[in-house]
Amino acid sequence: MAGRLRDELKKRNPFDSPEQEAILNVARTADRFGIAMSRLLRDFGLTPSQYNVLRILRGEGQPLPILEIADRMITAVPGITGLIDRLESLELVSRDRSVEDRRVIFVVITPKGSELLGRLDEPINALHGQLIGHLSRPELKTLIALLEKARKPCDGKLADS
Amino acid sequence: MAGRLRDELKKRNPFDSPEQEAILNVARTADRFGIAMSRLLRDFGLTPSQYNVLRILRGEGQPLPILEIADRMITAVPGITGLIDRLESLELVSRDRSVEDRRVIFVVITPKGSELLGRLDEPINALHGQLIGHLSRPELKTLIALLEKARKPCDGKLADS
DNA sequence: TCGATTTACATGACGCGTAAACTATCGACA
DNA sequence: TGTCGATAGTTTACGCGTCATGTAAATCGA
Repeated sequence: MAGRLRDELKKRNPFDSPEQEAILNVARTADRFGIAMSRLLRDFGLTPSQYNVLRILRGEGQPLPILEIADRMITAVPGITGLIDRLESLELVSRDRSVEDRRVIFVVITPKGSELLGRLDEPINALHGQLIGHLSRPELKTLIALLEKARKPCDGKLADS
Repeated sequence: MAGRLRDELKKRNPFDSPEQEAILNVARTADRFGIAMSRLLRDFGLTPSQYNVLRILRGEGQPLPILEIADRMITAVPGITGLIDRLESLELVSRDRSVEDRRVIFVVITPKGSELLGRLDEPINALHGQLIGHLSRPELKTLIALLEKARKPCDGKLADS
């Protein structure tokens, strides 16, 4: 037990370790970016989660089961219900029960939803540029590679639980 | 697949831009790390926000006004009240109204809170190592530098709004 | 000294993430 | 047929972030 050693090293200065510093930086950066995205989306009456769902549906181009949507987001199963509820009440998506398996409920993006997404593409792209446009292409590539490498153990680990 | 639809989808393949890919990677990585942290903290009866408050209080080493705490977190002003409420009911912090300015409420970490934090240091450090211990020191340094650079415009920008 | 503004928090409502328990449906097996 | 277990979604309950308001105390101008 190296408890005594740690007692002497107890100087918790700026950061305990480079690992901690990196993790806190990831969290902080994600928060900043998230805040900026939220503000933009709010002007269009959407929350980030709602936007996320619409993006997934557009990307797929066809109806998706609700749990499939939940899978592609970070959100757990129960939360997806209310999310789809609100999107449905906004008439941006619609539910459609499967005929083959009546347990399955497909979700489709409506024309209104697609139109809203279309209006968002430009501003979102502009915001992305504004947020990290000051990084060079090589820097972006390095950042992306490091983040993917950092996340690799997690990606595998979440599958089993 | 209608031709019209393909026109619409044409420009949005895997990612619209490296900027978008980087931003999504930051968000995704932060989510993964956050989930891991949440699970660990839950075993100790804490939420990430609560842990954050305790860390801030320990780092400061003396009573802090509530708004000062909110400032150091990402959380907005209104939410901090209930957060402190719960921590207080757990007897991990205590409120202390200022005598000079009776509007100000100081928050202090209790011995029980400090003790809980102390028990968390080891597991948290271990988790950090587990999460990104597979990155080399130079890689960590690069990642930290890139994230700080990426965030720089945001850090300045949040002040004004 | 009086009134208006500002500051420091609290409150209430809503959206969302998460765990736990429930309903409904499907498939398999007796 | 009937039951049993797995699967798809929902409901419920709680913590938390955020906005809009409200309240009490300090401060500033007239």
